[in-house]
Amino acid sequence: MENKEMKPQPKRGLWKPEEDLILKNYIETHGEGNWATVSKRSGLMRGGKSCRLRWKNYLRPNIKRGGMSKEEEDLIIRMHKLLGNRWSLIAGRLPGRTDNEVKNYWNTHLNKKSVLGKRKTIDSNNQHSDNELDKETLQQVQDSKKPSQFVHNSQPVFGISPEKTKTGRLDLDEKKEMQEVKEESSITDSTWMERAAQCFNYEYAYDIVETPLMMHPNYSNFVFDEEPFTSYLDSFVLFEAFGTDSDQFGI
DNA sequence: AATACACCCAACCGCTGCTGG
DNA sequence: CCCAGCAGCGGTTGGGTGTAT
Repeated sequence: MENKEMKPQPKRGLWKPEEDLILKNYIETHGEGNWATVSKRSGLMRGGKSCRLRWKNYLRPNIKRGGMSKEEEDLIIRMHKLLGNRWSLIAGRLPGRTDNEVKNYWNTHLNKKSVLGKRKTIDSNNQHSDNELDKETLQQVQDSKKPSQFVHNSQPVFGISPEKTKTGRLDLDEKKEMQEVKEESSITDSTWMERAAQCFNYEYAYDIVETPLMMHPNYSNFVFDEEPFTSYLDSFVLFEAFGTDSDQFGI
């Protein structure tokens, strides 16, 4: 029953404004680092971890608060398709947003949409009253949760809702984004290829790379309906980044 | 107005990886 | 190498708040 060490238990629970002020002042004076020391020297009776979290997620300068914009939401969805639950990585691409915030946002606003109508509605017969959250987003989220094999009636590596599926290749902005994120992550090339295609709603993983793949029999049903072959050149940078190992395409 | 239920999000927990002795 | 201490990460929890009945 009794505590042998009788160590003072660190304070827990919600932070009070005065505690925030103490921590903020301390960090601004002494800088970050060694959070165990911070908690002791600042006089806060909090654990080092708690101090670090409070600073990182709430007090740090340039923290953006308030609802996510449509652009941010889109980016989160795309990045989640690409990276999975790598919240810190995703947050790294959203200036002013923290991993915790992105994770919470995903779990509440985005992930939950895949389970239709959890919250009670005014009219249970009217599915639309739940929320005018766009069905497009819902579809994206649902798609992202499905394993790759959920599309069995066609060849694509990842299934995307047919009406949204694109063929052809990533545009320059898409390629730039993909490259940047790839550099930050340690995802294997093959996984990357598949997710990259899914991320931008391309029907085939190989859409984002080079021409030799098109010769593979598995992909013989591929049709360019949007872009001519000359666009291969646009893909060159991305292709180079991934290397040329055919293994990576699961062939 | 009271109650129950659902939602949101800050904070905590436990694990992993890194670093220095 | 091994170990301890720390930072960082993702998963989970629980209390406050909003909404429906």
